[in-house]
Amino acid sequence: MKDKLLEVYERLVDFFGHQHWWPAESEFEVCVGAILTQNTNWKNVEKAIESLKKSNLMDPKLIASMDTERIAELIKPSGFYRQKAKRLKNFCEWLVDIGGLDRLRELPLEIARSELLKLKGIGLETADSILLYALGKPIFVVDAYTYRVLTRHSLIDEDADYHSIQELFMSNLPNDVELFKDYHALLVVLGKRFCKKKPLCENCPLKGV
DNA sequence: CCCCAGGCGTCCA
DNA sequence: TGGACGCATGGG
Repeated sequence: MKDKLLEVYERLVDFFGHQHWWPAESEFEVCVGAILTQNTNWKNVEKAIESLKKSNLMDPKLIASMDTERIAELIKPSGFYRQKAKRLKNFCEWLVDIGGLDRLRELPLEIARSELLKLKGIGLETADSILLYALGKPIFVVDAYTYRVLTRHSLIDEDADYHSIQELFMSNLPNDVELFKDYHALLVVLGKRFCKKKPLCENCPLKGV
């Protein structure tokens, strides 16, 4: 399995190149994007992030002090905007409360993760995205693309859950933050291009693994 | 018109 | 514990 996962990675890098994720101007912006992109097209998330930036509100203290209605208006393009406004505000209040991302970064990975997971609206993928892409912690992010790509290529069972997929990567790959970042990003990029429809695509870079 | 998108919480058996 | 459902916009 080690060899197979490394071969997949190699093929993806050869085909797409390194991805240099997450696309954001700051660590906090990564967190905002992670919450806003829940079951949502990234293009819509970009619009919401732009509207926050345009109002100079890409700041946890400011968002923590805003009315959820005001937040909701600004992030509307990202969809589910009423619940996301609450989730975002709640996250920011908590973040300000603990003293910011630098305090969170100082915690041991498992502690930081379980604290994030206590927040309403922060689930497994969102927590791991924040840990990996905002804080640079070595944890592998699993998402719908990961599942789709791996099942389509028979690398995991249909009923594999989040933890088992995460363990598959983390126990078979070197514990390398840059590798984890790039690998997950590449799976997303691949999923967007090639694993949409049922039958295995021709000219998919993973064909035959 | 349809379907889908870088999930999550709640409810119910 | 696991499956259905609501949440909502914008693009194809």
